[in-house]
Amino acid sequence: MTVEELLHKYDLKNTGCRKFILGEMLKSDTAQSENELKESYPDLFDRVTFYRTLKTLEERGIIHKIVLNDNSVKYALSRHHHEDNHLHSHFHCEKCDEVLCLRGKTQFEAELPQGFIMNEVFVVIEGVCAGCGIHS
Amino acid sequence: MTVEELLHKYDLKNTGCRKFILGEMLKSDTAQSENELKESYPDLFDRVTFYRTLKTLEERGIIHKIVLNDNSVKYALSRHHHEDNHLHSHFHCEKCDEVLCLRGKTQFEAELPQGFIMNEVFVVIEGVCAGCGIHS
DNA sequence: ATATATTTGCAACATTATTGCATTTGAAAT
DNA sequence: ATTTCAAATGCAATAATGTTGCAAATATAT
Repeated sequence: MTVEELLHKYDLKNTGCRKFILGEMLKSDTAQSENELKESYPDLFDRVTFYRTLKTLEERGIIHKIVLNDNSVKYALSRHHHEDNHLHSHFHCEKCDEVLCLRGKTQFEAELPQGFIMNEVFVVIEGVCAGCGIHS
Repeated sequence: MTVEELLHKYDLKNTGCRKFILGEMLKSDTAQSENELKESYPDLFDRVTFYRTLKTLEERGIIHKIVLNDNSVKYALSRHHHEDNHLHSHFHCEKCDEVLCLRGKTQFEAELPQGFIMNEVFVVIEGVCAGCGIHS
């Protein structure tokens, strides 16, 4: 699916910043931070526009935000509209800083206190990825 | 154990900011943000001192940091020096914003790609706590 | 009581994120 | 093609959060 089709499907206008962000995300199979997304064209769009666009895309569920334990934030396409399991798992490599989505590959169970309701679960696994493990 | 004993045990000087932060944490059974900790005495210590103190206490393992999905940060005492299982689970109430430590009450399994090494797992469950569920 | 490494406060700065408002633009209707 | 208008963008200002360097104050070992 092209970026234009994707935006049309979600009833969003086909604007420059949206096309750029989604284009960059489609090119990568890992999650990217604001600065990583901007790398090739740092000043193509105003920072405010970038924030607002990320927020819009997130609200529509086209992308999702991953907050890591060091407070840094990355974004990735949500490629899973069918299986809506409320469990969001990501792997964060401590060496190269890459973040990988792990959906479908993790299982989680919790015994909550009486009366507590669980809506969503966010999991971040910190570790070392295969590439960094070899080269160390 | 008193705050003074705790600090001595960890080979840290018995200073004002440390005593204050640990004192506030001992009073509460939920995790607290910088602003929540400071609530009763907002200007008792400089902000920089507060940050540095939190960092020191965290490095020594006396407290731990919880980063929520909205980028906010809370801190809580690490009351679990014996069971060192690398799984850090917390519940975050969407209504009252309280954060509860859930250690020992959660189970997690992940099937990582070949060659990946898992070091630590951070879990944040978003939901509604018992108190907020009743009063809604 | 003294010595000294550590802690603290202050000033400055960096990064990340938000708000209001005027201008521009996508795309629907004519 | 042109018009229209809500939506998107850029700019300026501001807020919140976190860091660094350095001088002054202080905890504690001697």
